Amino acid sequence: MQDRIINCENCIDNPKSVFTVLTPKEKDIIRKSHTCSFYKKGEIIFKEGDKPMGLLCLADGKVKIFKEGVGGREQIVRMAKPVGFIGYRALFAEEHHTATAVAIEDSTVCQIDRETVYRILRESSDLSLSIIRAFATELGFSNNRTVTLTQKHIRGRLAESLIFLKDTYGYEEDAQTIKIYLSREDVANLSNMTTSNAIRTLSTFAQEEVIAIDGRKIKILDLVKLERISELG
Amino acid sequence: MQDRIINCENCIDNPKSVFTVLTPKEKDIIRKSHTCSFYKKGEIIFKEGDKPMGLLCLADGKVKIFKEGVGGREQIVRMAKPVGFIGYRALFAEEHHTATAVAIEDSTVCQIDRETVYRILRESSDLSLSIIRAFATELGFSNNRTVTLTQKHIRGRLAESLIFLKDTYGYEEDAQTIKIYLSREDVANLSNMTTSNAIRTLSTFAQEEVIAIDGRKIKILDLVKLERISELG
DNA sequence: TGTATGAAGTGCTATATAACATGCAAAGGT
DNA sequence: ACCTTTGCATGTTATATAGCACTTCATACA
Repeated sequence: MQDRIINCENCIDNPKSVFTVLTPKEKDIIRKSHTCSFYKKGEIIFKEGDKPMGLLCLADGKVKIFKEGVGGREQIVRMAKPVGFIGYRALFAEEHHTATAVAIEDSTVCQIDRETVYRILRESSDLSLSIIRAFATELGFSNNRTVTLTQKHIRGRLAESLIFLKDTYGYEEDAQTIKIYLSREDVANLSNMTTSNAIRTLSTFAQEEVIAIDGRKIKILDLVKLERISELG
Repeated sequence: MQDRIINCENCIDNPKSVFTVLTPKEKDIIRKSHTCSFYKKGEIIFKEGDKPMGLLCLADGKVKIFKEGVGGREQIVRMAKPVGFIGYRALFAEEHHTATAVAIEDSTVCQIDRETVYRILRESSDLSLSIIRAFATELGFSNNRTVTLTQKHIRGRLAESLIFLKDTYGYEEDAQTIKIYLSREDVANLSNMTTSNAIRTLSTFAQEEVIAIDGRKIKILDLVKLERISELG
């Protein structure tokens, strides 16, 4: 991690950010008390057990958040995109981190210190409500995944993951290629399966012409079919 | 469901309630705009797809919240105890309910209407922060369960569920019997396994003298051993 | 050019667990 | 006291998927 001074207006002024509800005054307070850091692809942003020092906002890049389970097996619980928070769960629960965050691409992360966050939260009920809504949505997602990952069969789980990645990161210019390049291992860790099974099932999907694969590049050829596979379980 | 007029001070004044952070004035507002309902064991409080009409608080009784998965298979995502909220996720996410709530015992539920909830939230940053903290904790729990239910083996999953039930509802006076009486089916739906496997594995635990079973009554004889089974996966 | 390294892909086997069938006991209503 | 229903228990069978061993391929590096 390098502590570059980056002008990270992106987190604060981006219309997608929850900070849009803030007054210019409140935004200024944040602007004064935040630091930015740069992480190269593969670098750890925080680790399970670390104490959260502030609110992290992903200004640019892509980040996976995963938990280590039985025998060190990774389960990806969230994929972050700009502009979005990371590590905020532990901060607000007043716990140490219960998951690890790793940059999948080169990423810029800015941090607003704990005290400033709470100070703004006490002043802005709008921001509080936004965060409550964000948490409620995220919790719904997590509950959904619990059911999906435990009940759907391998094909259903993989199909759902591909749709999830498409929904989260969107398409490249060709309107087919999913705009994220994960290793087969990461795809497996996202879908609760072994790497072998991820490889095998991706190949099957490609044979069935539901998707096309070219290394880490995944094109969705038939979204309707993929959705059907996902729903069937 | 019967619409009795019950004096449901319990939700508001109970020291365990998040409402303790409110001023007497704010508590009065809630007192004036809430209604109480009584549900018999087995009755549905809300269903997947229903629109949340307010904030529900379980004043007395026990409630399971579950999602329907592949082939109508239930997955219990939460067990509520007094005094705690139910159905608040959908309310704050501004979605329809994504899970169903059923009373496991005769239960009293009071409802504070939507507008009042938001009115108080806008005034009380303390309450907002409490709710943010509650959500963050709940999300941590959910993420944890995702990993547990997908990665642990049957014995580990069941052991963890039993410990979870003990932690949530506590013991009877004998300091051994878990203070909730679930059907084998509910135990299975909590632990992501079939009813047969729940029965089988409970019997095995009883043979190993980790627990003792007498119908729906479950005694934890050796908590340390149970925790070890849970950790091993 | 040769070597090393890591990821992608394939086939086989072992196993955990779901699904099914059946029997028994207890609870609850008439 | 009877019948009916519901829950609990157990054994057998079928199947999905994890685990392992191995090959192929691409890229990096000396």
